[in-house]
Order: sequence, then C-alpha cells, then structure tokens
Amino acid sequence: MKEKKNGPPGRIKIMKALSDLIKQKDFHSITTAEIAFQAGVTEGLIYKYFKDKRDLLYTVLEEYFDAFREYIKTEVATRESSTEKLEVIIRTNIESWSENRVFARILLLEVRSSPDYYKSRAYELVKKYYQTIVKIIEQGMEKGEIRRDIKPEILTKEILGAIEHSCLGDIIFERSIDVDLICDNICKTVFRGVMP
Amino acid sequence: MKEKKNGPPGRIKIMKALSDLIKQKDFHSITTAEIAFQAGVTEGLIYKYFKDKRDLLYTVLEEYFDAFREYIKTEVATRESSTEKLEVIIRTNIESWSENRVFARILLLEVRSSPDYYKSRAYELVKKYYQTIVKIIEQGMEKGEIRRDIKPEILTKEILGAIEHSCLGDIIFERSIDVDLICDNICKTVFRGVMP
DNA sequence: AAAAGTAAGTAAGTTTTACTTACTATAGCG
DNA sequence: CGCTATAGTAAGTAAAACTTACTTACTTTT
Repeated sequence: MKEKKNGPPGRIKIMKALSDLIKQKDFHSITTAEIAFQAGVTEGLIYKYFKDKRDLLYTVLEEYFDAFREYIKTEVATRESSTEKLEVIIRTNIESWSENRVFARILLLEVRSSPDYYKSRAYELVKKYYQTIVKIIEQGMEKGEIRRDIKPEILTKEILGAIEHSCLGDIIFERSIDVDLICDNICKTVFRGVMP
Repeated sequence: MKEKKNGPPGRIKIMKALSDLIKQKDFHSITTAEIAFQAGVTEGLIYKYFKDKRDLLYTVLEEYFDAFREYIKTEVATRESSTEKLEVIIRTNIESWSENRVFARILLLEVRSSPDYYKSRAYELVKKYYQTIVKIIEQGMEKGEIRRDIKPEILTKEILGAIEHSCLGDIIFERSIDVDLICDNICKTVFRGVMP
C-alpha cells in the first residue's frame, strides 16, 4: 500500500542519526559532519538524498507526522459526537508530544522559522491535520453541538495553540508533561469557558 | 529613569539594520556582512557590542518587548474586572503583532529554537508578562469572576497559545490580521466556551 | 556471459559565514 | 599635554555547509 519503502540504507541511517542527535541538542548546533559520523556514512551522501540540511529535517518531521496522523485517525474513529472527537484529539496530541519529544521539538521549535518549510511535504501534512479538525468543528456546528457564532478555522487554531503553548515549556526544558492535567484544563475551558 | 541610553551610534545602527532586514527575510538567511553593510559599519563592530549574531537578535527582541509590556501595562490599568483586563490583554497583544510584524516574527518564529535565548534578558521579560497574566487570573478567581477548578498557569498558556496560533499564519505569510475577528472569537470561547 | 547502465557511496575539495585579533582615530579629563 | 577609555576598522581564521569528480557493486540487456 505504501508507495515506496524508506529507501537505501544510507538514507535511513542519516535520518535516524539526525533524529538521535536532536534528542541531545538543537538543530542549529548539529553539524553535517556530526550527522554523517553518527550515521556511519560520509558527509556527501547527505546531499545525495537531501537538498540541504534543512530538507533532511523536514523529511524526518514528515515521517513522524505521518505516524501521528495515522494514530490520531484511528483514535478519532472510535468517537461519535464532535466534542468527543475534539477531546480525543486534544488528548492524543498532548500524549504524542509527551512520548515523542523529538517530534514535538522539530515541529514546535525547529522548522517554523524557515520559509521553505512551508513548501515541504511535512507542512502539507500539518495543513491536512488542521483541516481534519476544522471539519469536525463544522460537523459539530451542523449537529448543534457547537455554537455557530465563531469561525471554525479560528477555533481550530485556538485549540492547537492552547495545546502547543501548554506543552511548550515542558518540551523546551525537557520536563515530563502532565497529560491528564493539561488535557483536563484545556477541555474544561474550551468546552465550557472560564466563567464560574 | 532608564539606566542607560541606547548606547553608541554604531550599536543603534546595527540593531536598526537587523530589524529592517528581518522585514525582508528570515534571520538565518541574513549574514553578519549584510547587517554590517546595512548599518554602514564594519562586521567586527557587531562583535564589540554583541556576544554573537543571536545575542544581537535577543537584544532587538528585548527592546520591542520592553515597549510592548509598557503599553500593555497602561491599557490594563484602565480596566477594573479581571475578565476586562484579560480581554484588553488579548486585544492589545493581537494589535501589537498586527502592527509590529518584526516583533511578532522574532518572538514567534526566530528565537525559540536556541537554548541560550532562555538565558537572555528578553526571555526574562516574556516570563514577567506571563506572570502578569497569571496574577490577573488569580485575582479573578479570588473575586469569583473566574472558575477555580483550573490552574491559572495553564489557563495563561492556553490564552497565549490561542492568540499566537491564531495570528501565526498571517504573520508567516505576511497577510493582514483581522484583529477584531480573532479577538472576538478568542474572547467568546475563552469566557463562555464553545458550547451553544 | 560480456557490455552497458544505474544506484550507493566516498574522498577531497570550495565557498561561505560567523567570529577574532590586532590595530587606529578621537574625545574627555586631570 | 599626555593618558585613558571609547568607537570603530581592516584583515584574517576556522569551521561548517555544500560540490565535484570519482569508485564500487549490482541489475539489466543483448
């Protein structure tokens, strides 16, 4: 069903090497020489498979995001109402970042600053994820489960932003994430608001 | 009242130069040679006043954030209830980013990936801003204006995250920001929730 | 089975760019 | 005046990203 396997061993080793190095330090401080050494290949090979150092980063992110979307999709499918679906998305999202720090760090900290990330396939996947949430909200509005006087696109961004920022500190400073606490707080405020 | 003026002309010109260049391209694509040329000074002078290229960036951000906090403070002072205060923070924050794109781009896109940003004075200011909001929420809880079953810290992050992510796309792709629309959406959901 | 073609990988550059070092001009001040 | 501190320069260095030209090995074709 997959169009292509992961490719030649060198390519796989390079991606694995970067992924491992990001556990230890930020992308900017990782050199191509280091990546090559860690992968057990020579520097030039990186440029055989990737346009440049950043393109390698986007490709690593792409893989993580693919798995993430696949997982979210199966979780969402088990729920009926749109609010339940949103809740499971919030929880699964936080959980994924809690368990996969490399994924979270690349997505939240490393890629956003470079213009050509927004031309990458990784970013296309991010947009698809965003669209999934927009559609759930639209369906919720049609079914009368969600108020109609707000824009689905903005609500989507609000939810994603709330999740992101709530986890950001823990991701940056490598603290453990209290998934239940954050999820519970976000769900309470998103669904019922801050009023007593 | 200010401890020191902005410093020698060269220093000011360098900061202005980076600020102007960030209007056109991302920080990584800006070279120190370019900054020096734009400022009409020589490259070495940058390193007389700043530890490294990134330190210059943090210092530029620091200036913007100082002005931002000053402005927010006066706006908040005009409001009485904590929800009104939160509302004015949300609006002023969005407005500031809408009007000052360089500020927004540095803060949301450029600095977060580097570990030493979190040791900078700019980051100290960010934390102070965050604490200001936490206190407003705590006061709101004491006065019974805000529900007590959520953590003020997480709610703060939720609000900041919602603002950020709602503006992010427009900031990245240099579109105009519909301040009223975003502000209205965020206030509605934060205060009353998404339920109909 | 020999020839031809291609994919995987290497070794040794080149170029760019952030950062250094050693120096000069100028202005304030006892 | 001479001394010191400040503002600034010019030329260089080191390192890191990226290139180029080549080798090896494995398929495919005739």
